[in-house]
Amino acid sequence: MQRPDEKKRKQIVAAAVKLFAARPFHEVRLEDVASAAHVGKGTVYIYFDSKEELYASLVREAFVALVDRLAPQLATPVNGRAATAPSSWDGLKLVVKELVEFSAANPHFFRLMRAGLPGHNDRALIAKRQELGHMLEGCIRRGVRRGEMSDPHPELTAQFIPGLVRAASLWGPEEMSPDVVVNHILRLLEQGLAPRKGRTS
Amino acid sequence: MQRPDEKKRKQIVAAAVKLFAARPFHEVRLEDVASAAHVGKGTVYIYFDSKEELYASLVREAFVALVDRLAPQLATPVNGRAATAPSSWDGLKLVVKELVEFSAANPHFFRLMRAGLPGHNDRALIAKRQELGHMLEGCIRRGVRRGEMSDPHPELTAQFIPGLVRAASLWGPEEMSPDVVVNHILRLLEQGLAPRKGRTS
Amino acid sequence: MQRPDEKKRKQIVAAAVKLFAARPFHEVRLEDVASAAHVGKGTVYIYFDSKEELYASLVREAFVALVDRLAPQLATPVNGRAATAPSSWDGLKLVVKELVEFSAANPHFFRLMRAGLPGHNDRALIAKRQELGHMLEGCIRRGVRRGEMSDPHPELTAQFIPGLVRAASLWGPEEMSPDVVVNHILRLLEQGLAPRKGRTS
Amino acid sequence: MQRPDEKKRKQIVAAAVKLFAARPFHEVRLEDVASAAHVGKGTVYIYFDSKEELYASLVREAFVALVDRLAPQLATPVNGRAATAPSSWDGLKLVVKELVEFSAANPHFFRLMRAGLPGHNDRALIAKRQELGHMLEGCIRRGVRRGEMSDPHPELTAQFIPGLVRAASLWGPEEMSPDVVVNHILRLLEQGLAPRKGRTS
DNA sequence: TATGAATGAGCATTCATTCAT
DNA sequence: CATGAATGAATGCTCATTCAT
Repeated sequence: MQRPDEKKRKQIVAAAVKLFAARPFHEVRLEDVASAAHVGKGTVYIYFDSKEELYASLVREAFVALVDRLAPQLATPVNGRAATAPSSWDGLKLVVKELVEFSAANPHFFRLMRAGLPGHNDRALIAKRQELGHMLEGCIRRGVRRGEMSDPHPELTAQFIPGLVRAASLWGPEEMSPDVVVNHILRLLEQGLAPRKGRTS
Repeated sequence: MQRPDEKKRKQIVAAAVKLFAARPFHEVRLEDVASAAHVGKGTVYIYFDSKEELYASLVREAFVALVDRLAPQLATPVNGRAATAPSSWDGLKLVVKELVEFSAANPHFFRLMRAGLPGHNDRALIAKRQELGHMLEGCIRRGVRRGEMSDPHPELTAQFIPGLVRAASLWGPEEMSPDVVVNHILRLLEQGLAPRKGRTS
Repeated sequence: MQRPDEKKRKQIVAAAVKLFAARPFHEVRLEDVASAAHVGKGTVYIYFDSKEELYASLVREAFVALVDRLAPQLATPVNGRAATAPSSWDGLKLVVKELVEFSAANPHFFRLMRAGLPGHNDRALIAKRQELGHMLEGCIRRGVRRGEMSDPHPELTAQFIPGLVRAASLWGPEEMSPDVVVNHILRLLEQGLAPRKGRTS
Repeated sequence: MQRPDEKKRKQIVAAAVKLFAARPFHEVRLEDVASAAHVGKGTVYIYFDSKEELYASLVREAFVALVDRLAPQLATPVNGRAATAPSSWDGLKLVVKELVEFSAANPHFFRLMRAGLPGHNDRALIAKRQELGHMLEGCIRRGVRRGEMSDPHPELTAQFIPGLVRAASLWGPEEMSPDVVVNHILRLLEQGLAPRKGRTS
């Protein structure tokens, strides 16, 4: 324990996530984070440049973790076809499932993600958000192209999907299991995006 | 004209909405609000008790305005039947339309509404949020009861509806007209909640 | 007392001079200055940007006051001849007299002037210091040119003069009157710079 | 080799002198010193009790070195006559020469010596400063007594001498050689303190 | 009523010092 | 001895709030 300690960083992150999810940024004192993590105030500054950076790190890391978990599974075949490109419906199911599971495993995720808090101008974060949007949009467009889906505005629908997960996570019934949420979202989407007879899109 | 000078109050509210929507609470100094509203700092304290109260007012007033606009139109016939209770689909259409129009008329609404900021423990606000949820849930349940809709979890779907509007408002394409958004949401819901053959719910 | 108050600024400066002269910069807490000046901590920040700026202001203002007091009296006739250009000896006497009187009237001056403390890279200060040097050097060079003085290195002698005043102020006997100090310095200079027989410089 | 590793101590002192001469005490972090000396922070504490003590050591050691170098050469015959007491002029020349050479060999000396920094209440230092003053004063008084000099205030002149060296070191032309500085100072003193006709002091 | 100078509690941040390795 | 990660006391500075004008 004489090298900067990854374990200690984790402690701090865990404490910070809990506190920042429960209270607005400015109501969380750095000292609260430090003592919740059982470290000294100064120690936090060894691992993070500032309180803002700490918060931004949480958001960035969580979001990156999410997108990087989805990305390989959704792999839109851009340059040539992906070896095992899933059907567009399978892709959508997968994403929704992953999103809901992620939000269940990270129950504070959407509370951390309040737009407009420090770090929301963060390059990496904005890029990742767009990446998620593009992934979803691409998936839907593929479905439309293949005639498996009908959607006049895939770019908007792409934003709906995390929006639904968010709503369920923040405001849905506490006792509802992730599976039920997944099914309920998919139920809406499967019917809502089902191909119309006699229409192309 | 409840307060000394209603015009000045409006100035302050308008300035505050703009600033609080653009930056997190703790980055907006009361002096910023005051000078953006072209009043002295002390003046803000004539109209609002504190910075927190000012922020809470904005959120509460906006939300109350929204719900009070919807309520009479959705009037779930709880104790007896409303004189002109609309069909459940008409009700849902109306709500979505009103929600989208409201968010277009109040472009900062959803940015102000970040969960966990001061005022989110506000009694009135929580009550109003629940009222909105109950209204929507009631509308859907009525549709289900009448066989016009199919939905195993109306309490969750009720949360989805503002979630969709939020997603469109915050992350949807800037240039998309409210009408298109309304139609896109309704398209999803109409199909998604359409009655299943051979099922009751 | 609703406009930024010049009187209050003076209070702060006076308190700060006293404290910064008595203790090194880092041992003087801003709060000490504030309470010695009978104002709140925040008030200091209305008049000065930071503790460093406060200190730098003291040094700068004192030095500027000194130089601006000397300058008009020493006025080296650069572009044309000054109406009443004093003889070079009279000029030197005047400067020494003013310097000593200034340091008597500002007993903390040389303690504030410790080289290397904040503000010593200050543009205005460096310029003023050079201005003083040039004034003195010019005065001596004039004396040499007129044959009234003998000095092979006026640029060095110019630095000696404030150095002598400084030594007297910081380390000289407490009870010695300014007049005695002036005379003692002039005694040294008059003889030390007296023209040599048979030499030009 | 009083301490564990005299070489390491030298490294630290050298690094500290350079840094403390360049920046005010409070702007030099102990870590800066440690890393400039290529040692760990903890190591500095093996050789010095604290940052203040480190600084005080530098000043004290430099000053003691200076005075102890001068003392044997100036040896005022107080209790009996020193075997080789030099003439008072020779003594003065010697001191000035040593002072200038010392400041040339220790270019940071006068920057370290800023009055009012930590360690300036140091017993040993104050004693040494007085010792220097007394040495110089004694030398001049001897000259006066012998009729070789004229000086109504030797105690003040004694302070002038290091003051002149200081002024030359800090503010004099960079390229000026020590010899020239010595001569220039002596020129001033020899004439300035030359005996007056018809006066004793 | 309206103002903004004044205030000081509150907090982020620094950095001398310690001590486990 | 040597180290640098850890610590928390100390302090600069901010900004919500007050109140004399």
